[in-house]
Amino acid sequence: MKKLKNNLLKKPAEKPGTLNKEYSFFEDVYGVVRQIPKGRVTSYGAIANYLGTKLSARMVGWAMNAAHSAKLKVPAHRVVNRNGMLSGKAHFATPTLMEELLAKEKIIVEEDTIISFEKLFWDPAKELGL
DNA sequence: CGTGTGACCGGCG
DNA sequence: ACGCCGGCCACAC
Repeated sequence: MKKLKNNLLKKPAEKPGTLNKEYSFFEDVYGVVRQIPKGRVTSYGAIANYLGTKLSARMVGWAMNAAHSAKLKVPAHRVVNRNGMLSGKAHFATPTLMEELLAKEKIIVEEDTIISFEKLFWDPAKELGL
């Protein structure tokens, strides 16, 4: 249980009203997603929950939508919905890319759904500590 | 500054 | 079991 969490979680909060373009809610999401261990997966809701906005898992999805714009690569393929379905695969370069990336990590996908999703599930709030 | 929308989630008919 | 609807937050127009 490493306590390397807070390195990426500091809130922008520099100045109220001064929005930092370099930093945003997206960066928070990316920070968490990048910490997902290889071969593990998590859900939008789990990330949202970890960031404190659990009722707004949609925002996480929105962030992933812009993940391709992130400077650093974001392993968006490790993020699925709570059913373990590859809901975002359509947003990858190719329809099969997400599944292939997961396959490289020994994650088996069938019918757009991750097998043994519950076992592979990685909860940031639990693993990183809340 | 108002409105729409989204790779979600959970509840209710 | 299945489908619809509302909510929540940030961002683009």
